[in-house]
Amino acid sequence: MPAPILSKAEVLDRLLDTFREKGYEGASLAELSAATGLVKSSLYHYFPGGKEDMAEQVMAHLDEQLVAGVYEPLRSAGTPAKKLGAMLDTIDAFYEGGRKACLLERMCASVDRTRFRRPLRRAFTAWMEAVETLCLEAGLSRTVARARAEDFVVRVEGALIVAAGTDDYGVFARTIKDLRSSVLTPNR
Amino acid sequence: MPAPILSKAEVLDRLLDTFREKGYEGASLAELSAATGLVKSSLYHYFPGGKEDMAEQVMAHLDEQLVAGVYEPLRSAGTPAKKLGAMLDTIDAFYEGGRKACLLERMCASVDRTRFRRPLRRAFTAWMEAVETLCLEAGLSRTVARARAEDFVVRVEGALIVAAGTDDYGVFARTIKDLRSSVLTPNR
DNA sequence: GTCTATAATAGGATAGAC
DNA sequence: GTCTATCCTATTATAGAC
Repeated sequence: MPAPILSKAEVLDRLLDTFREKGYEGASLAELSAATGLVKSSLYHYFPGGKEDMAEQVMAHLDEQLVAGVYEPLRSAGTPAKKLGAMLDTIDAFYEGGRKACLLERMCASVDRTRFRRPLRRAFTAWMEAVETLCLEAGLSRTVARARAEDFVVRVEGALIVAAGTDDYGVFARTIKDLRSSVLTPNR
Repeated sequence: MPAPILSKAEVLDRLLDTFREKGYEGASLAELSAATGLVKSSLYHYFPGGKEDMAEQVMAHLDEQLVAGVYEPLRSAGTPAKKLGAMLDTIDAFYEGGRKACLLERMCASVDRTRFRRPLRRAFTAWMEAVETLCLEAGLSRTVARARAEDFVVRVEGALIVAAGTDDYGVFARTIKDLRSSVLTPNR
């Protein structure tokens, strides 16, 4: 039997990129096939459940990456300010300064969003909880920390939309910059 | 020749609703047909350019509604605070407290977004300009007014995404409430 | 202006060879 | 694990009657 062309993780990376660029409905099997270099039936070997299966596994894959690359680092040593800065750098890089869309947003916008409800909810709440924990660590009250975390995710997501809609990626940069200085501030 | 079943405006209203619920690729002609009560070929009578034509006309239709229902009222008499309140009420109603998506966001997420680039950019900037004008009227500096307007749209769009993703429409309510009190504040 | 009927294509999915 | 070949259905779109 032929050797694998790409590792499963690499396949998931490429699918992730295609889904967040084209959206769930917009990404056809032909495009997903082209993105991975695997023909359709090879994709069905990795993903017996078809496109839906791909989307679910891609979301789980993203979740793993976020845990390792974002949430875990936030729990490590370091001042809250430093960790916030690092997180924003990671976010900025992941979205390429606002040029790349958010997979979660694209999945929310899917016709089958009810099918992805659980992983979506999980991903958003995990993100907000991570920011909330950071705010608590910085000495903010639970109420304020929760509000800041929610606003944090709201603004990142909103900035991605407005940046894409206006073709002005400065919106994203300005939002990140503002978050950098405002999220942990005792009173704003 | 048979009388029209629906006026063009009513047809556009129904298409708008379908597009913002299902997204551009997610809305099939069959669904658009069901939503309007017109069979496919009747839709082609109104929209010779097919689905793409529908999307373009729907965006223009929304633009007209926004001008008449949102931007014009902002130019009328009344204190900036009152007009901001009225605008937020309109927004809250239009999005049904965060339960309905934004057409612009759905179009940004479309594969053919480059094709809708111009109307999208126009819609977002018109919205931001309206808020900016209101901020100026309230005595804010041009720089601050611009930043507030941008942040306003960013947060509304972001709140819609997070609300849909977490199935928690409180996010939208909280965002609107916060905007109500913060947008025109001299310093925050 | 609305309809029925149909064409043409693209989409998702499967069977089975190697 | 990857491929070629194929199937079926949904989708967009058109022709032409009334």
